[in-house]
Amino acid sequence: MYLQLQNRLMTHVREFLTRKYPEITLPEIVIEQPPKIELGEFALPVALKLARGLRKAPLKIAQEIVDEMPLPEGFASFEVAGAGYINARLDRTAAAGVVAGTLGNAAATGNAVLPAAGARGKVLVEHTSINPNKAAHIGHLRNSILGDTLVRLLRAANFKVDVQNYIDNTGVQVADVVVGFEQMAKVSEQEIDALIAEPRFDYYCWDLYARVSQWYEADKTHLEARRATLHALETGGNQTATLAQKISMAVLHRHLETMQRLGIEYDFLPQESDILHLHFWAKAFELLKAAGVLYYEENGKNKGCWVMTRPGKVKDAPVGADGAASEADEAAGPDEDAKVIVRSNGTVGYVGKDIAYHLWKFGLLGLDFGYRKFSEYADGRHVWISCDPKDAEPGAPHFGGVDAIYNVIDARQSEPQETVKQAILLMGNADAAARYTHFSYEMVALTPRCAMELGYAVSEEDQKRSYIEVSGRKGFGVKADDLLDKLIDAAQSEVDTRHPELEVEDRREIATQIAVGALRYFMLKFTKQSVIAFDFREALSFEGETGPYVQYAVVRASNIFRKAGLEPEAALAATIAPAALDNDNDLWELWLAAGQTSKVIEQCIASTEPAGLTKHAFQLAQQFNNFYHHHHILTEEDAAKKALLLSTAAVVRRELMKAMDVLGIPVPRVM
RNA sequence: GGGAGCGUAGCUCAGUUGGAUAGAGCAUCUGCCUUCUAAGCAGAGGGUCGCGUGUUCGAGUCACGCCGCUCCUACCA
Repeated sequence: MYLQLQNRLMTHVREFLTRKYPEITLPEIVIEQPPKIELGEFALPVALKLARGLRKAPLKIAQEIVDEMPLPEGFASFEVAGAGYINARLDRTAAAGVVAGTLGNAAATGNAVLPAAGARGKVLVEHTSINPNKAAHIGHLRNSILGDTLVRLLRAANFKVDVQNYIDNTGVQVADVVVGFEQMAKVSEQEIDALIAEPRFDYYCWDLYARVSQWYEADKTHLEARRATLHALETGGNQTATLAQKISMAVLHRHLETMQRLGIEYDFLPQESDILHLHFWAKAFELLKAAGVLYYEENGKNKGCWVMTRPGKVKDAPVGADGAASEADEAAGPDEDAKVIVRSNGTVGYVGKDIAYHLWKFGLLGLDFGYRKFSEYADGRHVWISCDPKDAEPGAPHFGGVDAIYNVIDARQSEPQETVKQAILLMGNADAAARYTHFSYEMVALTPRCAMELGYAVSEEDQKRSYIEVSGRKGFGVKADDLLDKLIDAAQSEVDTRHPELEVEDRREIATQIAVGALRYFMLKFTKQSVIAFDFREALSFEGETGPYVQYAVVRASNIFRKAGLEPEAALAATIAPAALDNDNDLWELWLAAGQTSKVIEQCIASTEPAGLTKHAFQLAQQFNNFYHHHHILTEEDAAKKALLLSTAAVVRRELMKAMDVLGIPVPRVM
């Protein structure tokens, strides 16, 4: 609702100002919200910005505009305020009608500003992408929750989204656990099968991986085993590679189970082994050479390598002076800082493979994976995994070839991400490069106190730091399933005392929903670029700015309707009392806040920052709790007033549930 | 050395493209359960927005310079 009216106001003001002041170029029309609702719903600082160009006092300009500008539909007044603001007031009754969805057609509802489903194009979100060699930890959780929420945001805004989880099944990390099984611990294949059958095989790998790292450190000659194993995995078609695939697929299943607990699902799992065996790189290499993006270095420390100019170091193309420029370059010697893509021994680094993979994402490679089913979700949808096209399932869907991509990858990888993006750009795909978004976020670390609580030795130096980085290699961190288990236990004891009348399974289900809500909210409330210093005390909190606070507000709203024996939709359809809204700013603010959910979702997508929606949900819940405390709805005697209060509760409940759905926070029946 | 980011209340963090009196939560203190559930509500204290200069009607926000912290910068993945 808010977004729709804001757009209407913006267009209206721009058209008016263009007519009134044809002699000057208009500044961007900025629309804000006044600090207090008494001042109106929208504030335009445009007169302040016009002051210099027009050489006139802002207040005078504002007055001129207010005197002459007609009111757009749905608005009640314009007035001058403060140092020269123009504040706009809405026709509250009409606006409330739009929010409630009672005013006629679908075009009046909040969704009218959105294009039809799928009309915004097909996008690809890659997230999770955990090395399949150990259990997921809290850092991975942040990745998956951010990624899944981005997916939900995009889908709520009518994008068609494919979700990918990249599987690096031939990398060093998988090689390390294979070394652990085969050479260090000497576990037989039969024993491995038995371990895989255990509920949490990934936990076993977590410990084994840490042990292998120590094993390497104890004797550097052990590193030869890693090198040989890595080579075996890359080549494929041998016993070690088969074992590695068995292990990594088992761990992958565990990862999907863990994420499923949080409501996170995927469409496609591209495997690195297939990128290798289907020769994606060879094809990309040809394209890169042909486009002149890669060049063969003849001199200097990178002699014999195929290299690429580092992002940010691309020379400002001296138009018309190419000859002179390249002479100057040659005189300066080889670019020692260039990024090596193909080593002098002819092998390609992971950035090269990543370029090939990303060309595929945009449909620019000219090669494709085969697709077969990997697993099935409760609703019958399948997760697909890559394979050789000759093993592909008939009728399988096709992935890739999308309009835009989002890579949810932590901030430490922004350099290689920039390199891939630049390669795509330099190949002449400016459009694809512009739609390549590295959704960068900071890591989750542990507070020193938390690390010590977990029994890790923390040096005195580390104790002074505000956080300590987790390390899978050292086995240092909090496992995702452990954290979720802890949260469920904590929620369970609350539910048990509050609702002893419920069946055990019901209490368990509610505790799980609360735990998931708490965890997802916790991971989303911080902005992306902020390092989360993880602490159990904060993460296990169910009070204040948390998921359960928001859930509780919805449960309270639902209780009202349950007790009243009324459907919330019926309350929305009921006539509301316009006069009461005009005179009750507190109530009106609640309607206005609820009407902003769609706007917030759009802002979150534009800024690729889901934290804005958690803030919105919390503030809306807070305002609702305030409202809940001030009004005794069911005992209200004035029928018109009661109807208004009920419709207010219904609107807030609906918008809160919409926000929670996008955030992936479940709505418990009771709390 | 080069690149990126951060520095806001005791702690953890928000702060829209420069706007009206810098906000939350936690922690501390004080009140409120016979009501639609207190996982809640009301209130109090707590700030040199790292430091400085500049840009302008106006700076937490923009520019420049310092100070402090973090990450990236391998023919590792």
